[in-house]
Amino acid sequence: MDVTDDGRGHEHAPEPAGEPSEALRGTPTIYDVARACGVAPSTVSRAFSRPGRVNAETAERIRQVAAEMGYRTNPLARALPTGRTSLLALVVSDVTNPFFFDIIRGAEEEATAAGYTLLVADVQESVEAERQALDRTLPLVEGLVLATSRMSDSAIRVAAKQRPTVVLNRVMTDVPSVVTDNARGTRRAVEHLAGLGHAVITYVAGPEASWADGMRWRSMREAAFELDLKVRRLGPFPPTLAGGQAAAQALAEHPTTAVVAYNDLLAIGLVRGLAALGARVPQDVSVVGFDNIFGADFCSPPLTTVAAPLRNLGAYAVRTLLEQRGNRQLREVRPALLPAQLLVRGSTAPRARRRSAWATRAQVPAGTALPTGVRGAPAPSAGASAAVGASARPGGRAAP
Amino acid sequence: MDVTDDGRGHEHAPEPAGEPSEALRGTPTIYDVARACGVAPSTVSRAFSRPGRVNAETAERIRQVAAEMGYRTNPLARALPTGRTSLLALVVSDVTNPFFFDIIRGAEEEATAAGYTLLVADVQESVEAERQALDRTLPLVEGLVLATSRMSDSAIRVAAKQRPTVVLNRVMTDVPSVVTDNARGTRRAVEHLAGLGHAVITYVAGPEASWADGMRWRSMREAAFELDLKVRRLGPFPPTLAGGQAAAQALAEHPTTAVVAYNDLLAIGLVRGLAALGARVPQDVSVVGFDNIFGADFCSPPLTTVAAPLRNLGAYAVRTLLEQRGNRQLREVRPALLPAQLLVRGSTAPRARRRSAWATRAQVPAGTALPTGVRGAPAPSAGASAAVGASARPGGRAAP
DNA sequence: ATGAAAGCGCTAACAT
DNA sequence: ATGTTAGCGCTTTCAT
Repeated sequence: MDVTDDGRGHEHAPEPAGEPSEALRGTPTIYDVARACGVAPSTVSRAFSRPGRVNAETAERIRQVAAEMGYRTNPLARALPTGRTSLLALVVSDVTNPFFFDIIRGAEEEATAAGYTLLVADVQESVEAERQALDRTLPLVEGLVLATSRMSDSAIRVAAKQRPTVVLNRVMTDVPSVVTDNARGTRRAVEHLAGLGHAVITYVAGPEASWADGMRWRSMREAAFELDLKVRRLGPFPPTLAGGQAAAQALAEHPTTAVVAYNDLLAIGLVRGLAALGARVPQDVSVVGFDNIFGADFCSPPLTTVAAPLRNLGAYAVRTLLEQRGNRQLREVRPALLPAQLLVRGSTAPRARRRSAWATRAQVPAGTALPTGVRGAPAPSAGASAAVGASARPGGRAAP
Repeated sequence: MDVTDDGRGHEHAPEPAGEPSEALRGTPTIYDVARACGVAPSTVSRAFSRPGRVNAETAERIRQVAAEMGYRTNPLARALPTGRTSLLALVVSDVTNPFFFDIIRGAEEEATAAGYTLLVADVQESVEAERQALDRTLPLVEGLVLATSRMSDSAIRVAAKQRPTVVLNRVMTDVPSVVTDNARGTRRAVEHLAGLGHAVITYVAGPEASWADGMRWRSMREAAFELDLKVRRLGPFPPTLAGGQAAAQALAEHPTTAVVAYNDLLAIGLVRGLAALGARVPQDVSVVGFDNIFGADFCSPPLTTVAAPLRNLGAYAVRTLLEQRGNRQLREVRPALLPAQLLVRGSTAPRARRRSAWATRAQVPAGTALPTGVRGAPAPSAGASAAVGASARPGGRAAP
C-alpha cells in the first residue's frame, strides 16, 4: 500500500547512470535494498523471510532502509520457488445462497488469523464451472475447501491429490470432511414436534442428489419409529421459495399438522404457500426448517429450525486444512460431525384440538402438476430398521 | 485437474539417468514437453501463450504431447515476468451483509466471462483489516473493486495508483466509481407515498458516515419539496434489525403514516418493532426500504423497496475495471449512475382515514434512550434548494 | 518459424 | 553471520 515517489536511495549509493534501478521501474527489489545497505541480496531476503538467521542489528538496518524505499516483498516471486502463496480457496456452489454466508465468514476469519487470504470461488451450481475454477485456482492455492461440491467423489480425490483438501457437507472417507450432525438435529426436531402433540409428520424433501436430504429423511424415520410417530414424505422439491410454495399445494392434498422441511428456504416458501391456501402457521400446521439461514428469524412467523453450525463449519474446515500441511497422505479419515441446535421460534405450536378445515377449503385445481407424488413411509417397524442400516449414498452430492 | 501418473515421455527421449525430470518431480514443465517434442522450450511457450506465432502443425503436435504428459502452464511462473495473474479482487466490508450477495454474483460472472478469477476479500468492517487485505492482495491481482470501502479517499487513491481500481457505492472523481441512482430512486419512493395520500414522511436514517445515507436524505427533501410534502428525520440508527426496532420506539413518539428507511434491514427491523408496539404495517404505517436485499420479499409484509441494481453494480464495476487495462492514468472520471427501481409490495398502503391510536397506546417508558433526537427538516423552501446544491460529502464512507 | 539466452524477484543450498 | 550461486517455470528479445 505504500507508494514511494521519492526515497530513491540516492544518498545510499550513487547510481551508475544507465543502470535501471527501482527509481525507473515500479517497485524496489531485494537487490535495490541490498545495494543501499551494502549487503548481499540473500541477506535482505533472510531479514524478511527468516529473521533470527541474520544479525539483529543488520536486520534492523535492512528493515529500516527497506521501509524508507517502500520495499515490499513480492508474493509472486516468493511463491515461485517455494510454493507458498498464502492463498486458500473456498469453492461454493452458489455465493448467493444464504446457506454459505456464515460458512464463508467462518472460513475467512480462520484463514486470516492464520495469515492466509481466502479466495472464494463461486461455481454457480455448474460442474463444468467447478472444474474450470479448480483448474484455475488449484495451482495458485495452498489448500482447498469444497463446500457442497457437485463433482464426483473421484474428481474430488484427484484434486485432493494435488492440494490439501477438505470437503464440507459431504462425507468422504479418504478426504477429510466436515458435516453437520444431521441425525441428532433431526431427532431434536422430531422430539420437539412429538412434545407438542403431533402424531404424524410430513417430511418435505429437497434435491434427490443431496447428501443431506437423504440423511435427514433417514434420521426422521428412525426418530419417528422410536417415538412412535408416523412420517410421510413429500417431494422432492427444489430447495427454493418457489419449491416451498409447490410443496404447500402438495401438502394440501395430504395434510398433516406438522412438517419438517429439507431446509429453511423451502420451509419459508412452504409457510407462504400455506398462508395463500388459508392455513395458519403454526395454528394449523407446525413447520420446522433446517440450517437457520439469514432471514429465518425475520420471516413471518419466525422459523423454528435446526440450526447448522454454519460459521463453525467454515472455520473448522479451514483449521482442518491447515493441519494437513506437511502430511500429504490421503489416509483414511473419519468425517467430523459438528453439532446442530434446535431453535424454537414461532412456526411450531401444539397440535390443534380439532382439525382445521384449511386443506379441504383450499382450492387445489384438479390435475395440478406436482413435482412428484406423495408416498407414505413404509410401516415404521419395517422401514426404520432398514433405513438405519443404509449408509450414505456413496456418490451423492450435497446440495445445501 | 489432470493427474499424470504415467505418460512420462519415455518413448520420446531416453532420459539420461540421474537427471530429475517430470517423472520424479510433480508437474511437467515446458522443458519436459520441449524435450519430448524435440523442440526448444520457447517454442512450447509460444505454442501456448501466442498460438499463431508458431507453425500450425508443430503447435498441434506440442499440444498433443503436452496433453498426454498432463502439462499445465503454471500461472505463478507466467505471472512473474508478465504480471498477468488473471486475478481480480473484490473487497467487501462484510460478506455476510446481504447487500453484497448479488453484487458478488454480478462481479463473479463478469470476471469469469473475461477469463479472470475473482478473489473476494472480506474486511469485516475494519479499516485495519482492509489495509491489510490490500497489502496482501494488491500485488497478486490485476485489478481491484472496492465495494463500500471504509478507507479514506486518499488511501483509495494510493491503491488506485498501483492497480486499476473501481469504487462501488461511493463517488470519487479521480477514481472510476459506480453508484446507484439514489436521487431518482428516492424520488420514486416519495412519489409513491404521495400518491397513496401520505402528507408527512419520516426518514429513518442510517450511519452518518454513509455516503448513500446523505444522498438519500437530501433527495427526499428535494422530492418532498416539489411534491409539497413534509419530511422528518429520525436517527441515525445502525443499519441492522436491532437498529430498526430502536427506530420503531423513536417513531412512536413522533408518529407519521409513512416512513422511508435507509435500507431494507433497518426497514424490516422497523416493521417488527412497530408490530411489537401494536402498529399495523401497512394499515397504520407505510414503510419503504432501500436495496431489495435477499429477504425483502419474504418478510412480513413483503417490503416495498427501492431496488438497487445489485447484480448490475457488481458486473458494471468489473467491466469498468477491465476497460482500464492499458490506460493507467488517474484521470477525471464521472461516476456511473445505475438506475434503481421501485418495487411496490405489501408494506405500503393508502393513508388511513382516521389516525390510528397505536402510537399513544404504545408504552414508551419515559426517558428511553434513543440513539439521537428527532429533528424536523428545515422549511422546505429554504432547505431543499440548499440541499440540491450540496455535493456528496467528500470523505464520506459508504455504508451499505 | 524456431532457437538461444537473459531475466522476472525471491529462496536455498553451499561456501566462507 | 553473510556472501555466492543456482535455480523456480515461464516469457521475450535477439539471432538464425
